[in-house]
Amino acid sequence: MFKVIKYQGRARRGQFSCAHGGVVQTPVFMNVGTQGAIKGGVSAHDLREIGCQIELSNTYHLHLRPGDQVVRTMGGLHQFMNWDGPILTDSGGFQVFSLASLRKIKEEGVTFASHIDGHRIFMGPEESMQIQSNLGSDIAMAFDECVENPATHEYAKASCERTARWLERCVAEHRRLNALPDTVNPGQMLFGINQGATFPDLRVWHMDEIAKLNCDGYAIGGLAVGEPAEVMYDIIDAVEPHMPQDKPRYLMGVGTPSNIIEAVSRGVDFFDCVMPSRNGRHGKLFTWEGTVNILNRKYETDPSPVSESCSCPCCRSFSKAYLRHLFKADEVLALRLSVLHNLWFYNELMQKLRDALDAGTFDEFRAKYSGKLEQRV
RNA sequence: GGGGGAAUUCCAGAGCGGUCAAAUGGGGCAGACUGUAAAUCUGUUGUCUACGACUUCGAUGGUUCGAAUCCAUCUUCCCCCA
Repeated sequence: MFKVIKYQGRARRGQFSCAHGGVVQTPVFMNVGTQGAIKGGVSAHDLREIGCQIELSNTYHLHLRPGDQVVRTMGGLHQFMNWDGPILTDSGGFQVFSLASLRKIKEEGVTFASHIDGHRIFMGPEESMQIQSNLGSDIAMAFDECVENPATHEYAKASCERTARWLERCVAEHRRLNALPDTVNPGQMLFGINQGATFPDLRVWHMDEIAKLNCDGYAIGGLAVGEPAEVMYDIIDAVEPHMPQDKPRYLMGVGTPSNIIEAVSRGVDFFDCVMPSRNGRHGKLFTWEGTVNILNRKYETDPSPVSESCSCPCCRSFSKAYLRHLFKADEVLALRLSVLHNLWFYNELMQKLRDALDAGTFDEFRAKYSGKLEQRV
């Protein structure tokens, strides 16, 4: 269930709820735990503390390890990782892109050589739906092909036409699985994914096609794969008018704080990105004052927290000098604290966006922060 | 006391007459990261008035057109025998 509470321009303040329980306030950032854990030593317990509303995991990775049947046996992903909030599972479509050298695409689906041991695995729309059903996530993503950038119009057209056909198969299989008496999460929703590379005509055609299938939500995929941010914004501008108003919109894999602010201004409700966790592990920390590279020598004896204006578990207790030392000394605590900090920041960013939308001050918020949060302190 | 070995750029450690400002690690410094094959990857790391020049390979003195590389002496460390 999704409803828009308020519009400011095209920006939307909404509420989303799923059968499993829990209301998600949008715009929202989904914290990425690909393998059922946030990389860097962050557990579901920590997610609650840092204000995460919804978690994202991955079909391909959990299918390989520990295996979706194992997760099903353990009661589904919620119980397995002890997270009772909403979970969205990505379909494996991104791995068609990221593991390009290890896969082969056909009409039926994609054959991967496992990145772990090389064994062949086949994943098509039906398999992806089955795996996500076993995982018992609240939102399943359609199996798509995330096309690399740059792509030719010819390839992008053939690919998004196939992705459209795949969606029909996803919808049918998803409906069948949800109706089974022993299905893990009978209320599981399905989001369709728009593709079409950087070609507005393909994007619009594809969006119109998949909108007919009446999915529970729609995502824009295949962006932030190397194209300039302006191109990404142009694509959102082109596609957004063709997305159902009463369904959540999810911009997959995006992005920087400014990307998110800009996408919210264009009517996007859901986001996810590896950036806060990955950059955190690499010592790059987001703050309201700009980004901090904690590895820099200038912080060697800096007694202040990463950000004076942050109340995260790291900033509450530790100095920049200490965090830098932990990194230099290869202590895992460095990763954990940094990831907690960055995720805290992202969740707080979304909270402030929602507050601004509630207060009708989104434009001011955007003017104040867009394009500025990535600058170095 | 006798015999043997070694000293290389921040560290470890290659090099054994020219193609050596000197491999490779590590450390240092900086950068990248957008539905996670990422606790990863990339650049850089003698000095300068910098597409060239200058000073380096324990010290000093030699041999040679040319030495981190060969010789002599010295210094320091390590090993073995007494």
